[in-house]
Amino acid sequence: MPAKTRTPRNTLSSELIVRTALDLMEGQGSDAFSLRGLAAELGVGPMALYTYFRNKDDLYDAVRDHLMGLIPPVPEGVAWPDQVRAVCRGLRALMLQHPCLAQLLAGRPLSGHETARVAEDLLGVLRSAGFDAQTAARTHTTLFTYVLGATSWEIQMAAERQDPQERRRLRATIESLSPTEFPTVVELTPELSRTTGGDEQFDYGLDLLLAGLQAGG
Amino acid sequence: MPAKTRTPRNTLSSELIVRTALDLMEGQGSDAFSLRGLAAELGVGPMALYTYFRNKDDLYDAVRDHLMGLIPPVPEGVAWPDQVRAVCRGLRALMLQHPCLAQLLAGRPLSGHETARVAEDLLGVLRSAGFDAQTAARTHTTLFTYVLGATSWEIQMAAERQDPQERRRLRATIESLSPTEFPTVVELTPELSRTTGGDEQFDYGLDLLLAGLQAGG
DNA sequence: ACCTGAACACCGTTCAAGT
DNA sequence: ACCTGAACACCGTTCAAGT
Repeated sequence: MPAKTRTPRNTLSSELIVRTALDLMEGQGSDAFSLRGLAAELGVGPMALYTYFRNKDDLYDAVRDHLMGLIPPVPEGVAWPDQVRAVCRGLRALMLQHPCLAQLLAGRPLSGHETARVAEDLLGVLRSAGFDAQTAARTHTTLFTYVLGATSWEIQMAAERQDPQERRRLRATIESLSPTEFPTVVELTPELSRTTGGDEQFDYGLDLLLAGLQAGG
Repeated sequence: MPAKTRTPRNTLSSELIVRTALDLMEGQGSDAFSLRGLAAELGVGPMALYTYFRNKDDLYDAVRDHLMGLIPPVPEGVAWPDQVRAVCRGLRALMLQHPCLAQLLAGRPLSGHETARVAEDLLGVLRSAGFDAQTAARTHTTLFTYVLGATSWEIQMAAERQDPQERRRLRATIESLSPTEFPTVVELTPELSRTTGGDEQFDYGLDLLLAGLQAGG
């Protein structure tokens, strides 16, 4: 209806496409994202995008790599556990700010240099702290997958809370839980609802991992 | 081409639909799954499914709840850390056996009684071990999201390894990493590749969490 | 190289209709 | 209740063509 004006030639670029794609994914959810919608937003035909990206997955990779480039640097001059905390919190903050990143990371892993940034940061800190190669690698993967899982879940629950219909459905499910079959869940419902997000819950798990790391040996 | 024979009336059921859907998701990947493909496999028109499920998401929920019902019971007569390990390993094993479960859990959370099973098991064990309500709730969510993140990542990496084209792409990316920009990643490449899956890597993170839990107080 | 337009082989879902 | 068939409003992508 708004009759978008056609974009003149040679005004398109990979960067513009990635930025616009990111805007659309954040605006209306990354499930609703489509190449045709993106092309319409840019004022070009769907096929114009194929000059810059081989296919949809290729564009997804570019968006993900763009986002991973925004990871903040490791803080200097603090103890290594605080450096680990900073890297993990930085990744989580980025995922919360750009919820589509969770799906982009879960969907197409590790290819692309930008994903290596987090690995380098974590591994560097752990090696400097004196951990051997195998322990550093193991710990890195553990931390990374914890951040991924915890934050993805947090984003999912937040989305559920936004939709009033889903809110009712969740509430109905909880209330229908049999107290004999699920006694502890029913008893701990208020405590559980407080664990579905927030810095405290995230830091609790992170500190558990760090405590385990410092205790073990 | 195979000219599937039409299924006679009243032979359809929710259970049959769910089982067939699960077979298709495991056989050819849950991304390629479609209602139309499922209907064809069942020998009915696409709309026949709408008698049993309101829409595609509703079917996804049914498949997820079906799978979560297969969670093994908590073992009796062992120390609580081993009970926690058994629940977490049970969920992981189920996810590995049915890779689509990872996406089903990430996509539509907590609604449905079956998902409460894991929560009840973990919370029950933790409460019996003497942890207060808040610690039990926090620890449960930490453990659950760790299992989710670690296993989802593991599944993703395994899928990547299967596809020879993706294998080459990953190898090329790793080899192109600058040793000055990513010194630790380059140095620890062999150790890192050994952390992308397997029981040892999973148990390493799980034990880190348990050690942290027993150390803290 | 950069982009268009038509076409292909798909989707999920609505609607009216049949048994 | 159970299922069909046509139709709608979408997809990603190929192909041939234009500048």
